[in-house]
Amino acid sequence: MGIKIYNSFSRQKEEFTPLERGRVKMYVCGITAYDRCHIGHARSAVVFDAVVRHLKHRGYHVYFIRNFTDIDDKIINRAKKEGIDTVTLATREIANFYEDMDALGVLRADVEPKATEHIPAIIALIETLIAKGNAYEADGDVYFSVRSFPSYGALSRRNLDEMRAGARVRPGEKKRDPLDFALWKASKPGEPAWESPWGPGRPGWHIECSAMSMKYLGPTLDIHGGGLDLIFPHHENERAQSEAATGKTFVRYWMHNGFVTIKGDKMSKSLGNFITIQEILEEHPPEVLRLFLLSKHYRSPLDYSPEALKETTAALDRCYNALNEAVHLSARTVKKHRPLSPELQEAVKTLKDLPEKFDQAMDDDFNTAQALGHIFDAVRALNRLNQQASKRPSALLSRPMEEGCKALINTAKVLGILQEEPGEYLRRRNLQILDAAGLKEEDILKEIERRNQARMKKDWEAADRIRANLLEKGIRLKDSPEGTTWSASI
RNA sequence: GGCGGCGUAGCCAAGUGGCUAAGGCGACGGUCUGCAAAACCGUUAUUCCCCGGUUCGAAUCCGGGCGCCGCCUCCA
Repeated sequence: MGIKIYNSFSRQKEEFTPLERGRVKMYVCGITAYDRCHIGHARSAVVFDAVVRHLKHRGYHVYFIRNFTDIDDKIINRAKKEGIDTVTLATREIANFYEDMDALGVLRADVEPKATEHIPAIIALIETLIAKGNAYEADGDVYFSVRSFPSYGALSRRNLDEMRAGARVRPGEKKRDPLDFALWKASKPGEPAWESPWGPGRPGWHIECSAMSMKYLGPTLDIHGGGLDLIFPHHENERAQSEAATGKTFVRYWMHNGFVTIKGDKMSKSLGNFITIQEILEEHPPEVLRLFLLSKHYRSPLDYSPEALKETTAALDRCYNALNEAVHLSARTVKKHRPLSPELQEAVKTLKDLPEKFDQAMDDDFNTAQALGHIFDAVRALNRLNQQASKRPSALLSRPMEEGCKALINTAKVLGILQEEPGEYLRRRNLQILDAAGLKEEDILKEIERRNQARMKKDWEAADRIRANLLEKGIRLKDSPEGTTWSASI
């Protein structure tokens, strides 16, 4: 069985077959560079990153484009407010975007085009649309004529007549039909402008994506992705422009990710209820955010709360603890060759079966939630081996443990988690929490030393008091034959 | 008003006609431990918002309610 993708256009899961065998042409709408990215942007980026990773893992050569909108009204307004020019603003926010995305481990796209660097291609596309009678010029603006494209509304399931009933031409607009949208906007004095056959102006929002995607991928893309809120008007308009210009199918599989909500409401700039990626990463390892974003199916809404992130942290810690234990235990030299019990053989099998089960889940419309279920099953299996290795060591355990770790890490790579060295991850995470709580490691180590001296004297009361005091600060102690270790929890 | 989505355990969340309704967090009991922690084992939904219907069989399909959310203006 191959990969199935839910196509927003048909509203069905479809068998995925790219236009060219083994090659996937993919385009995802990137950000408008005017402000820091919030978790909603992170979701879109991480979800499609997982899609790209899985397609590659399944052997496809993926040619992936993700654009930057670096000129539009929001950028102009924000730049004006800050007293800087639009180029400075967009450049700064693109740098911020990379800072966030690199931290999250989101792979770079093959091409990351900017609208302002593709003005000639945009102008050429608009000229084609005018020549074909799908667009018209009015006083330096150019509009796309919605009624010239019969299947307008097909993607977002909108009825033109019903929409027309509520629509109005706003003062200052020179549209023939209220639903027509701008391909080119004449610039007002002082605004950034490019020369065009219709006078100085700038591209409309939607046309850039059509021009850039077709420039790099040709008239027909396999996959076009973006947030659910882009279906209308952005993707509807992209589709109309592109297909009107080429007469060919623009996109074969439309994919849209659901929103991040907060207390049930959509997280958005306009509502002001957003949390930036930067804010999250100050307090959490990047993989925690990734795991959180992939813990629910990509098309469903995902509700953010600090508690939810805390749960995710606990879950990821569990994985890293298992790996860390396994790494240490499997490195020990053991002479005894105890045979593995049926239960342990079952655990070995669970680890062995992980890659296949994981891939099956991912093949089914990138069901990351189900795929994670298999990861956690494998983690439990690994812990079983760990437990045996620590209590009743056997030389026969080392290999299954090493291979189990490898399977787990390789499999999780598609989701971009479990990619850090386990010991390092745990140590860094603990120190991050410690730092946030204003504590110092050396103080904790001193307390541990003091407690161990009490323990040597079997003064359990004193020892337990020290441990309880630390626990109040979120520091948990763990005694083992190798000594006492600490971990911090939020 | 038009279009669309969702409602599964204390919380989060897979599953969309037929094996024991995945998994995570939490809680409780057990093993281990000086006691803990971590880990493992077990318990935590005889039932999937409610009411009808189709079917040999429904959480899953259909009809009707109730509740929540989104898009229809910029938004990932």
